[in-house]
Amino acid sequence: MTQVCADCTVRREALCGSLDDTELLDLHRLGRRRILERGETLNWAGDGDGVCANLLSGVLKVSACTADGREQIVGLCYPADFVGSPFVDTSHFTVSALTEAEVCVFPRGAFEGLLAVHGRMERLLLQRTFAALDDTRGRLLVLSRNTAEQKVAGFISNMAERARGTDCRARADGPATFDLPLTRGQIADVLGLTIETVSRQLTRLKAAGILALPGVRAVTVRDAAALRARAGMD
Amino acid sequence: MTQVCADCTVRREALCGSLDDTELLDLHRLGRRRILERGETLNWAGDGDGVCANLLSGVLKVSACTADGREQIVGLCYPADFVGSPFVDTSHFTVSALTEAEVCVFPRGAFEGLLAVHGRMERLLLQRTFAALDDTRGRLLVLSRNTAEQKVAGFISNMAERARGTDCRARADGPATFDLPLTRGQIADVLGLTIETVSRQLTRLKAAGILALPGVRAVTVRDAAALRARAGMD
DNA sequence: CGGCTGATTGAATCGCCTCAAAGAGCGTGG
DNA sequence: CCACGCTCTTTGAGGCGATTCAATCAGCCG
Repeated sequence: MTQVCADCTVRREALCGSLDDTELLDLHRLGRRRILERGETLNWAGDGDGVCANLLSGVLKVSACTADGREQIVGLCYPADFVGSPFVDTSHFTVSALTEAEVCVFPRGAFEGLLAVHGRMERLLLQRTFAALDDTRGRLLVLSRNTAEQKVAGFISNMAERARGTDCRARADGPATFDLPLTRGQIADVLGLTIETVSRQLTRLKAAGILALPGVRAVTVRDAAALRARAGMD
Repeated sequence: MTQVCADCTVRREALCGSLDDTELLDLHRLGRRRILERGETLNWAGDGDGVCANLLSGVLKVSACTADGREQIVGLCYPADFVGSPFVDTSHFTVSALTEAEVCVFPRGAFEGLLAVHGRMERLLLQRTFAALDDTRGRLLVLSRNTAEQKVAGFISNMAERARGTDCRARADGPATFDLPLTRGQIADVLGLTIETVSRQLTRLKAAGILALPGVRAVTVRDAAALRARAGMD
């Protein structure tokens, strides 16, 4: 009994954290673990009923496309995040893996049924959905009003902040090095820019001594305060 | 008993529609009707605990500001919509009235308590929040990837569609005239453009014979299909 | 009638995109 | 081991679209 989901790395932080061991059985019966390769898609826009899932490891993107095929990433998902749109008949967004990822997948209908039974989980999902809405609204402001420099500086600043939480080798305010889980092109798709503009802005931040780029994926923040200032975060 | 909220014009469509008459008493005890003047603010960004409300009539905007004071409208609210962010400690957005409006206001804490008791209402709110998230994500795509012409054409198209629902004098596909509840400047704030650009695009659509602008607030859609085409909606 | 707010139109600038070429990193296969 | 092809990145040159700045115009109210 207590073995159920015992090996789950995000049990505490995920939605399931609201369930006790007996309740967890319900969920466990419905869920299936699944590994996603880098680039693999979990859910296509336009699909009849999308899946619901908890992200165990890796990073996912939620994206939409214009009629002429350009992409916009409208959300990123990190471990313990909930993924999917319950109650939405045909999903408008595509969910795919930016890195290799592991998810715990539930059929949408069954998951909805579970929500009705487990009030605490529904409550937690409601809170998270409001948080996601707030986050997306904030991103709306950034995308429409910020310059390319502000967007890139803000993005790196956020990613550094997130990396500090995950990775404890960088403590306090000292220079922190971390690997971006996104390519330049994917960063461009998040920020509503082009690859070239992202690259140019990173080069500028490096030239200003604010960043170092030791590898193609690695970033070192040498001056977090200056970075935040360039992001217009003050 | 059955008199409670009997005069509410949006009783059916709003969140309260999920409650029966006895349950409604709980809500009714907590709620207060309030009239908002055009331009008046219901809730400031940064406020300790924001209010929750149902919109009875009029149009509200949800907006954010950059550090240097430029505004971005991140959402619009129409009658029967729910307004506010339960579970969010300090609200990040300002809610104000674009037109004269009437709202049914609840203290945040009390409203949260009510959600816990009335599961159907919580469920309905969850569904609406997911819908709002989807909508906001869609807007993210538009703001970051569409041209000024696509944005303006799409906006007018959407507003015309909404007006057709409210106002039945325009039937079928014939030319439909309606009043915009927003000034040019407010449209610019929704679309992430400037007043001048919005004005120029409207002039272009008028010159192309797609729109007529009989008054400063009034719009007539002469060719809905062409409008949709310019919005990149095909 | 002036004073106000909001809308329109024009001219010039600037930021980002587009197009293009070259360089870096990396796995594969000879 | 090196050559090759592939993807991703960097850098440059030029163009276009939206902004900025500025002036005029329309509607409304005191």
